[in-house]
Amino acid sequence: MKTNSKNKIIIVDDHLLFSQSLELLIKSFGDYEVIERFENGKVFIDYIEENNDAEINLVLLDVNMPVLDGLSTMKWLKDFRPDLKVIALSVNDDEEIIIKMITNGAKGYLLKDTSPEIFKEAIECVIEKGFYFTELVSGMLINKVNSDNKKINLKEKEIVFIKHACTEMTYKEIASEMCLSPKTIDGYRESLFDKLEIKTRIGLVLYAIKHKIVFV
Amino acid sequence: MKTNSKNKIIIVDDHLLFSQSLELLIKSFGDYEVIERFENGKVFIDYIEENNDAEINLVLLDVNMPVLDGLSTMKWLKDFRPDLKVIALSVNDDEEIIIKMITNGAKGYLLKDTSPEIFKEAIECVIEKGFYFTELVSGMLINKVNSDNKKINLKEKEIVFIKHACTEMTYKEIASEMCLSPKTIDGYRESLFDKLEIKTRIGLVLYAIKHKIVFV
DNA sequence: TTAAAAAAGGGGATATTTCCCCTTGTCCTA
DNA sequence: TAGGACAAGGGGAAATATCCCCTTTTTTAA
Repeated sequence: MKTNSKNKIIIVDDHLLFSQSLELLIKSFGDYEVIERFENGKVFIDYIEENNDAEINLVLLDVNMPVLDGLSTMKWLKDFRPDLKVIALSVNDDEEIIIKMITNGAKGYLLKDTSPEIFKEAIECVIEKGFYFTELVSGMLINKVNSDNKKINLKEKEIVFIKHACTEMTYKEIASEMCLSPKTIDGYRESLFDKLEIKTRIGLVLYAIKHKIVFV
Repeated sequence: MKTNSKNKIIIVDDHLLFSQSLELLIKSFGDYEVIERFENGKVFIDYIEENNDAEINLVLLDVNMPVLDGLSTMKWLKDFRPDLKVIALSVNDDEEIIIKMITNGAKGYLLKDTSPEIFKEAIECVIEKGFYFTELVSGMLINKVNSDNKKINLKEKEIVFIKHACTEMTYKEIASEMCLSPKTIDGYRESLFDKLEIKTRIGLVLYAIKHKIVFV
């Protein structure tokens, strides 16, 4: 049953300047009103829990936030409020995170350099049709299903080894640190070189950083 | 000569959603108008060059932009239009970049999670008094002058070598790539190990990534 | 203008990394 | 229940990386 009142939108974003400004932009579209704004996932979830029956037509959810980030928030929504429609907003086009947001139920994923026109279109589309994906995102989804086989999964010990390999320790020192024989460490190394298609420890370090196994 | 017209502001930010929204926020403050918006430093500079006599009271300059970023833009302004008052806007509080923006003439540095109230205050302050620094930034400036001695500056050749060292090439290969003797490369390596207080090539890679000499 | 750095390169030694092929248990499953 | 995958570990060799001490020429600074 469609009432003639405006669509109710919630913004969750820690960039106050952005979130407050965005509210004005959305208002200027006419058919929408921003009923609440929150600065991280935690306070948003607190609100949802206490206002379980509030009418919410759309949630604009930032991905990078302190306290409770967009992905964790999305996972919570998937479990407790899968009915809420969410468009994820982010500055980065990291495939990993985009896929994760969508598999956890986001109905759209927009970069913050999206034009206001596309943004308006996306909002309308999600509220009416239920989803909106840009070419960027569609491409990633296709890319994903086509390469979902050869996925690399590392074991806990390997992760620990990689973290150590990203320091100035020698393998001998790493072995003693991990209470394993240097030869075992050598085995880990060789198997990882093979698995990750790299040839040197430098390659391992670059891989680890790129895949966020270690942070710099 | 102060006219009774509104203060003229330019926004330079690649996040269209943000920049268009911000314009609305600024308008809502009353005393200001956004006369132009640009999505990177390049198009902004093009505009400035062609409108040398335009009245501009304040520039809001994003730091992270494609094509020509905030810092490069700031450096250009320092050389050609040091009269323009600039507030840098950014999501990151990286000390390095903040210091650089300020030493290149930025009159203020605000994070995008600033509240609209502080933002308004900053705008007023910069236009009237000429600068506005938050505690975060002041702290960094103090921190800076207290540790300005032991600064490391790398030469162009060293930078090139470091970039190569962050690949799976051997030093011999790097030497041939750079048209230098392997022994010279060894010299670069040793001098860098000394200068950067590291002991292995792994340490060099970590340094390079942390200091944004290479990207992953 | 003279002394001190710096840039390019070398000799030679030791330590570390990388590679390939092997053994011994254990656990799982077809 | 035999075969296979896998974790831990070993031998041994070649390739790389690291270190220390040296020469020559050019630049820079006092």
